[in-house]
Amino acid sequence: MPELPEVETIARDLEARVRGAIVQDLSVRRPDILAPDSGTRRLRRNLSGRRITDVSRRGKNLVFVLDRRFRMVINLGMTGRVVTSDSPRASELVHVAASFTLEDGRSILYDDARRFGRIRLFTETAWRVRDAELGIEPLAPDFTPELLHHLTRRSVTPIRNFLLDQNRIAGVGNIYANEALFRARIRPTRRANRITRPGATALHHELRAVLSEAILERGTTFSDYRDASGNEGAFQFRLRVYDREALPCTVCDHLIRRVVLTNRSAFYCPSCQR
DNA sequence: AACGCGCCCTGTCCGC
DNA sequence: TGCGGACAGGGCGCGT
Repeated sequence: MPELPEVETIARDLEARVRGAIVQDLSVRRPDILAPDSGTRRLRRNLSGRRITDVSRRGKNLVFVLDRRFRMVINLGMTGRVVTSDSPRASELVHVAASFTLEDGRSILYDDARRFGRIRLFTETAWRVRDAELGIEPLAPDFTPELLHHLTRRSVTPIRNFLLDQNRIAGVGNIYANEALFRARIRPTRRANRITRPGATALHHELRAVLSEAILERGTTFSDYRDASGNEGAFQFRLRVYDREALPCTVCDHLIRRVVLTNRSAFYCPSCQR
């Protein structure tokens, strides 16, 4: 579900809303959303009484920094939502899996219909290891066209799959991978190592553009995504190929095609994308 | 060692 | 109206 722009939107909402708040306690209704090393007892022991000193994003992960000593990291999977209790929409959540009460009386609610999401507690040391495993941030200054081209050299997987690999580039999911490839006029099936240097330059540019625009629109609500107030994003109205099988291309009117790559749909215009 | 597959789980939609 | 199958934004473990 949530890709980089959606998680970024939630992180910014929460940064403004709960930074500085102190965690009082937590309650877990669905223990299967906790990572094996982060059970209720360990979470309670290390979160209770701690101040949220920062809320940020790394790839598709939402990161809560606690007293600069621990990090609680939430990966939202396909249907995870994080909404604060002071939002009028909080009462609409029907799959609350865990909640974190704050000393100011509010709480942070984690809702997840399919329960593919995970909550995991890291020490700063453990986080450094995990952080190093994740790929580069596509919006960071050190993500350059040259680096993208270089990364693609030793991969024969279709470029759409390449873009989904969180250990190469962190934060891109199926929607934005497909949208960036459309804008860069590259077919999703093209082998990564067959991307030309101009192709890599175009893809780098369009990837950043589509992610940035989606952040401005507060994300794409395909079905489940909500921001930290429980509201929908608006980028779904700007999608050019994703979920548009058999609809006319917005550029040339050829019909958008769907192909399945490793069990996940890819969408492209057969005329615009080569 | 990179890659693809199956699976985790629930909800929704579509065809019959 | 009911039922079965396909599909959904992700990520992990496994076999090759």
